[in-house]
Amino acid sequence: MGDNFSRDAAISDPFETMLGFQLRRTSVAATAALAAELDPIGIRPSEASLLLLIGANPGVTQSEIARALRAQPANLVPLIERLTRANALDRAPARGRAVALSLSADGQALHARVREAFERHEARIARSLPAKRRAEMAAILRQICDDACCANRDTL
Amino acid sequence: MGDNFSRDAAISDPFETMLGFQLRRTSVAATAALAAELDPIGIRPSEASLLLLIGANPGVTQSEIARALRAQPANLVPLIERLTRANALDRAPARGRAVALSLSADGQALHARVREAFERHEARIARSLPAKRRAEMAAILRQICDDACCANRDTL
DNA sequence: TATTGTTATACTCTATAACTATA
DNA sequence: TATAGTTATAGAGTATAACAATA
Repeated sequence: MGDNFSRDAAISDPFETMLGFQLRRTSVAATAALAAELDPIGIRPSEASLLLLIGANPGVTQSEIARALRAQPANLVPLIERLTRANALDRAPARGRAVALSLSADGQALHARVREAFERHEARIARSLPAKRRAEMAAILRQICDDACCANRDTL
Repeated sequence: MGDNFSRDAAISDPFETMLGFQLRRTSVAATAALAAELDPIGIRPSEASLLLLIGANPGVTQSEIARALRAQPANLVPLIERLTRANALDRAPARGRAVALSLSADGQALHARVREAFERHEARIARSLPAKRRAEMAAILRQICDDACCANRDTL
């Protein structure tokens, strides 16, 4: 550092104004930060999201979760298995083959810790954003997501 | 559809205002849409980004690329190998072990098609965003990314 | 027969450690 | 010895097809 030649800061960045690229890069960095925040709790981002969703919707079933998270049902299986093995979930029979999921006592304790981790994480993400802008930003992201999802549906 | 009961739209969404979650979900959807856009060209998003960067910076080296894209140098190897196998790249010796990469004639043709695909993709992403807001949005995302990256560095 | 859950599998992207090659 | 590149490998997340179980 300190010399004024042979820096590669001179590289031109074709992605500077590309929303798609910035979106992906930012999402990767944010997910890594969340994973680091959750690491001491022994839970991964995908499992933590599942836990938050079940905590907010006691009695929810796997197919409802899949629709809410826009995840493939098949991919929920190992996540639920891990949470079950941590004694975080209660299962109750529901209609058909469905199982109503809710948090056990252990699960609620875990849920509280996960919520705190998410709050710290959100605070760090949002710190460069005026408080008034945050809801607006989230709404824009949802809109972009829906647009992109429609595009993906057209592909099928 | 059409009945007014037993919908699961009643599920409460704890992620509605969480920027981190919306960021990730949107990024996943956008990346899938980009992949679909690039599919007819026979190139994947990561390879396409590499191609755009080399096109914008003829003579760039792998380590410069890695810093610019915030990628691990090791992960560039298979991408460059695929582009090389498609005759898209010219290699010229540079200082030390470094190799200066630039686009071959085939690479420039591919580059043109990839740019068009990215433009269509960006247009779709940005269509729900007033034109004036786009640069601002990209800047906010870069800022959030830098904040999150700092957090990740603290972890090490 | 439609819905729910599950198994198996593959693909993309990212991360790390350990190695080689070059100045 | 520092920098550039490479190999091998592991992990997280996502996607699909095919299957079993239940009403």
